[in-house]
Amino acid sequence: MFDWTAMLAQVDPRSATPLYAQIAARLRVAVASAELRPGDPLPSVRQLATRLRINPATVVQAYRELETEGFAEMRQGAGTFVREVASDRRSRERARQARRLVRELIAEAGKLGLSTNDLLEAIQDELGAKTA
Amino acid sequence: MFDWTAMLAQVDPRSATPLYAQIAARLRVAVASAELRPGDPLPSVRQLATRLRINPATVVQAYRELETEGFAEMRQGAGTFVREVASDRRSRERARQARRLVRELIAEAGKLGLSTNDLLEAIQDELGAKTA
DNA sequence: TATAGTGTATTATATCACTAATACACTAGG
DNA sequence: CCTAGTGTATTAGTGATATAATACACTATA
Repeated sequence: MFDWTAMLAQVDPRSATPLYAQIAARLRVAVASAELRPGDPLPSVRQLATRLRINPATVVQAYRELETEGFAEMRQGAGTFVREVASDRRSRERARQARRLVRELIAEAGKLGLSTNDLLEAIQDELGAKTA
Repeated sequence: MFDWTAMLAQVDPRSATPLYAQIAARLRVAVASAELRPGDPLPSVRQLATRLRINPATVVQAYRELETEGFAEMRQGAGTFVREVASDRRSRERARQARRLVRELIAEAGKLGLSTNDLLEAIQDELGAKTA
């Protein structure tokens, strides 16, 4: 199950991150962590929009992003549903994708002139990792 | 000293982050890491705009942001100069920027459905940090 | 003191992301 | 079949960003 009520408190219109991105991010994680299972219906575009007091089109944008990424499927006239994810292929690519992101992090830090140590300390703060 | 030539290659108009923000971020860290020292002149608004092939107003916006934050001082008729910044604040600024990058990393990882552990392993590979 | 080089200010235009509003098209269930 | 409830599509408003064109005010220095 998924606690839709809790989501209401989490989505913040004043945040710098777009509403649609906040919604998509939350649901993406919900799918990844099996809070939402394949075949589960997402709330209708209008339902969620009404609950969040935002525009339906914004919810559509969130759902469309999830569909593009393969997390959900929008069926006209029926609704939007959680999709079965090809977990085999995804898990095989995880390490590779993670390394790519970390390399980008290092590149960005380099552009800004941040030292490796600056990064490691930030990682420790944000990810709670003990670094040596 | 500061390698202004290298900065030309780093500022990217196609990036999602605004040009003025890219410029300000780079110079902010340059001050924070003492690449640029108090009293050092920044390039004139027109000079930097010409070199970066962008509009002078965009450079002004970057400089003004730096001035608001206390990293630089704009003197009409004279130029823009690096301001004296306390060392503890410089280190705090580096930490702040590093945390910002790490948060972006985490957000991107979330989009891809990567776990914290996936990230930590990649960090260990790429940065040689021992993670627990 | 001339003047070239600074920052300052204003107005206008264009583009893009985000959100909104409002019709339209389809599907499922009675 | 019908209709309430879906997603779809189009158009528009808003704000941030960037560019552009000018004019102005100040400073350093030859």
